[in-house]
Amino acid sequence: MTMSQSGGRRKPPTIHDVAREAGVSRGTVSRVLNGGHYVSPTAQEAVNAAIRRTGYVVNRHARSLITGRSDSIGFLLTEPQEKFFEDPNFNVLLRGCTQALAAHDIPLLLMLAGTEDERRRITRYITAGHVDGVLLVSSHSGDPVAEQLREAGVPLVMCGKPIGVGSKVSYVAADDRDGARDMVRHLVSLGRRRIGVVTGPLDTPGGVERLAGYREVLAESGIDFDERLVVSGDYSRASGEAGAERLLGQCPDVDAVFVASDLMAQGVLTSLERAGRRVPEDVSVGGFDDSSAALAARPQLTTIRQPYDRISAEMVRVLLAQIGGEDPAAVILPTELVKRQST
Amino acid sequence: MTMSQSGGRRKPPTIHDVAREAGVSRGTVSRVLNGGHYVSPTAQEAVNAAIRRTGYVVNRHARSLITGRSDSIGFLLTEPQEKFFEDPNFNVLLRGCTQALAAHDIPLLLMLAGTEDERRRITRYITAGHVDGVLLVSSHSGDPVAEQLREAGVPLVMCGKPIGVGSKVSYVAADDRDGARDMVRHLVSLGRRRIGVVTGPLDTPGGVERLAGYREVLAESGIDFDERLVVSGDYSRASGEAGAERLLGQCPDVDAVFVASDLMAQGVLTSLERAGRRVPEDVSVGGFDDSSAALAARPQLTTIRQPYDRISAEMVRVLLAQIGGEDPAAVILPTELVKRQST
DNA sequence: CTGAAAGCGCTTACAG
DNA sequence: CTGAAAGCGCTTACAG
Repeated sequence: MTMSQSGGRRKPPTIHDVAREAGVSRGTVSRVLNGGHYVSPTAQEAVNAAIRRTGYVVNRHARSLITGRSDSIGFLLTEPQEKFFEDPNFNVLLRGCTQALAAHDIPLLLMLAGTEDERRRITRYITAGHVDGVLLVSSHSGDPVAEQLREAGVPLVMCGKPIGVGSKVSYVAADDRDGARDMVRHLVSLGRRRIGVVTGPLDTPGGVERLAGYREVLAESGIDFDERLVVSGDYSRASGEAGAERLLGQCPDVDAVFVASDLMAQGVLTSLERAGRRVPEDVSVGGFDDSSAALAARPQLTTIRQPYDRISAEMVRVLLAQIGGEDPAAVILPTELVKRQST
Repeated sequence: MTMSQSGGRRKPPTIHDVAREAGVSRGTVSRVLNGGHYVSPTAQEAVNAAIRRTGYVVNRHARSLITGRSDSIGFLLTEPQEKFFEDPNFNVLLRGCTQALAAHDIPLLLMLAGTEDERRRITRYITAGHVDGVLLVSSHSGDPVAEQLREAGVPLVMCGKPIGVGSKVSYVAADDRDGARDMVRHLVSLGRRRIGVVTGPLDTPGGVERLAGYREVLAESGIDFDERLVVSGDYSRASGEAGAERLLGQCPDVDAVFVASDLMAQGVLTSLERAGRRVPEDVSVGGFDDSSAALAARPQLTTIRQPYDRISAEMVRVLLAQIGGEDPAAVILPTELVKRQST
């Protein structure tokens, strides 16, 4: 007979009820629950039937108390919430991580901590053991949250190379510098010589490394570096628009722009169009990321593909390994030049 | 002397360590932890000092095991992930709920369950007691998740009126029908007579109610209902664009369009522009939501304001009340016509 | 105001 | 393969 509990908060069945129902000890029920090792087929059968009849579902708090694990992972974003929604990269990353974890039957908890206050609350929540590990996404470096979690001994993998945290924390990143080199070489190969750059925030590795790649190619190509051709943004569309504005003002002869993110590149296109410059005829524009923004842009953006599917898969792999006791690790993944209409 | 534990997973201090350090019993420590009632100032002091010295932080699993609460709330979205990122309403709603809960020092866990598989996993996670209650956002009705959670006795508040679940589940919604009436009356007052409508999905209350409001005003204004003026979308920008396309094909004489969401209205504007119709000179366009999409649109949208800040605040209030033992409740909030350039 | 004790629901050596 | 028992870290009546 089914013990259907139609709504209401009746006391849910425990392992004890199942044991009684199945005519075995609680230890045996627990063994069935945890993989069925050292359990006779008969007992196995009886327990499973009892679980079905009682509608038993394990109390995770009790289990966690003893195992010390919560069997869930946190996806922590220490950015203002607008960023999260505006930037398509986060979307792809989140989806990739969710899927990679799904293969292990582990739920992903998304935690947004854009304010100081929220960061404090979430940090407390995490260090109290509510998740077994954290996938941390934060473009800005020197993020105190990373350091706090590391000190608390919480397994942690960052997306993108952290600045200043040393090699004590795991991270997965695309090869920013190499990607930037590919793009700028491409622009040079097109005959461009007055190549502007809209960088990311210069306190982030993505900002610094992509600019470094730009300078390297200029040097190897015998093109003088002109600092008036360098402006920086914060990865938002608006900052790209403003950056291009400045660029055009400082160097009207600019004939190409390497933009450190596709979203900013969209803004750059807007400014160029307003200024009456044709893309790619007058000015070539190269983006970075190959996010959905690259395809949504008009013209569609030539860009540097970050392998987000692999990045998220690697983040999960490294995190699970670390939870399993392995040491931190850094993973650098190659990028790829994707040619479209903007160059 | 400080027991700083520099990184590593040393066994964290327990309430027992604190008790020893403070020279009191574990019961007293617990009392301090839980509000400090029935504790002498002296003991209070000693315990707090001991907590600081040991770096103690409560083990939530142990606490949850005994209290039966997790002290966290889930924000569950049973929509494809793209929707979540594309639609600015979710952003505002999420932020509002986060803030409302912050006032109670309760962390919000965002759970995305766009696929059948994810829904199953998340439902199990929730019913296992990982959150005390759920704020459920799902535009589609007949969502089996809602029914499952209700049956499992999980406190639940939905955003928007659910179809078919009866009055057993709490919800907070704007007055869709009244909002629609306001908008269509506004269009009629402008002298428009061939008023098209792009509805939301017709298996959702927002879809049905806003259409009903449209029909009511037509009737009261003595305008014949023409079903060729009715097309429906799924709240995405693309569906608005396609809907307007169809509308123009079926009724070239359309002189106004009431669109059931601002995002869809953006798509409608795109189609109208492509067809060479001026807004608002040739065609008036009215949106719904007053989301960021309304301000981003060109021309800026006249729309119906949904009071999202109040909606999220009410959702949290009702949910906390329900967790506290109160019965489910429905809250309907008034909307407001906001006039801008599109009409 | 405070301590000793029971108990939340589970897992895991330990004997058999 | 299986049961009895200890114990995870905490809260909460219950006596005092």
